[in-house]
Amino acid sequence: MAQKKKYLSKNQKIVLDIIEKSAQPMKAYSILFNVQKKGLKAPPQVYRALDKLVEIGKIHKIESRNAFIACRNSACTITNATAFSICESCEDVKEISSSKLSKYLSNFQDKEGMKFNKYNLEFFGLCKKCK
Amino acid sequence: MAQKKKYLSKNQKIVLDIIEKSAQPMKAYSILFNVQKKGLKAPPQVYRALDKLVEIGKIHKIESRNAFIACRNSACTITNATAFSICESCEDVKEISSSKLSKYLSNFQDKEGMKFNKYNLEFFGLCKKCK
DNA sequence: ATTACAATGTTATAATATAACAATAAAAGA
DNA sequence: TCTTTTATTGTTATATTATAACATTGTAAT
Ligand SMILES: [Zn+2]
Ligand SMILES: [Zn+2]
Ligand SMILES: [Zn+2]
Ligand SMILES: [Zn+2]
Repeated sequence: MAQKKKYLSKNQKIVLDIIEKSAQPMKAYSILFNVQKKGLKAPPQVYRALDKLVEIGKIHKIESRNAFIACRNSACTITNATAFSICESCEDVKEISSSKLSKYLSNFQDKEGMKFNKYNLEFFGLCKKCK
Repeated sequence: MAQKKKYLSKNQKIVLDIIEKSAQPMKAYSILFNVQKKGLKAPPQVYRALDKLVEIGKIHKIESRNAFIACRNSACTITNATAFSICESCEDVKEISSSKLSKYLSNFQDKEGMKFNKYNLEFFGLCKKCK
């Protein structure tokens, strides 16, 4: 299982480090710009690290923004089940960790009775500051 | 309000038409290719129509796939609240219309008590056929 | 040591999306 | 009507996001 991976490679560490230092999601080419001083010069080096970090749950992709955010929710590194709130004004993004929500969604069945253990939910609105 | 719009423009009709004829989500450049015989020659013509159609709820964007699907759920043309199931094997996508789910998510509050009336939820798994 | 697999470095290119501007068409107000 | 405003169109160019392909190097197990 991908989640069992213990050690990150050099490039994976560099990329994770910069994403973790950012309070907000970072775009791939912004990451690239920021890691060029550390020797990662080309897009594939960044995208490969991003792919792996997403795979092992260290970061998540905010699909509606094409951006990447560090995971702050230990539970979801195992589940592939993610939820975020996104402010449409200041673009502030927060990961939602609600066991009630994740239970509800993991147990949700569609009309054919199908269940899904993997999902991504993005909520949109205005954050406190912007309201 | 955008939802009150009654008539679509020529390009909007052309683009909607082709998306509605497709059982599955279509990518923008695939749409472009398909409408070139009808005179839409450049990406902005397609993207403008897509933007408007998304805005008025006639189509939805599947964010994780960068693709567009026609809305089959009259309720969500008003709500900006969408949910889909996506088969990770055959890429079959279905819009989920569950008033229970939409009520649950519209009433969901985050830790600061914030509510969101707009959201997008993408479930992933294997469809009946692929399981 | 040999073998397998993961990660790296590199160049080029594919795929997705928007900026900018001139021209037309449609809708609304006088 | 006519005139003003707004939405839509056509067009060229370019920005942004992401992957293909291939040679090389590092790592870990046998
Ligand atoms: Zn997480
Ligand atoms: Zn905000
Ligand atoms: Zn819909
Ligand atoms: Zn399937």
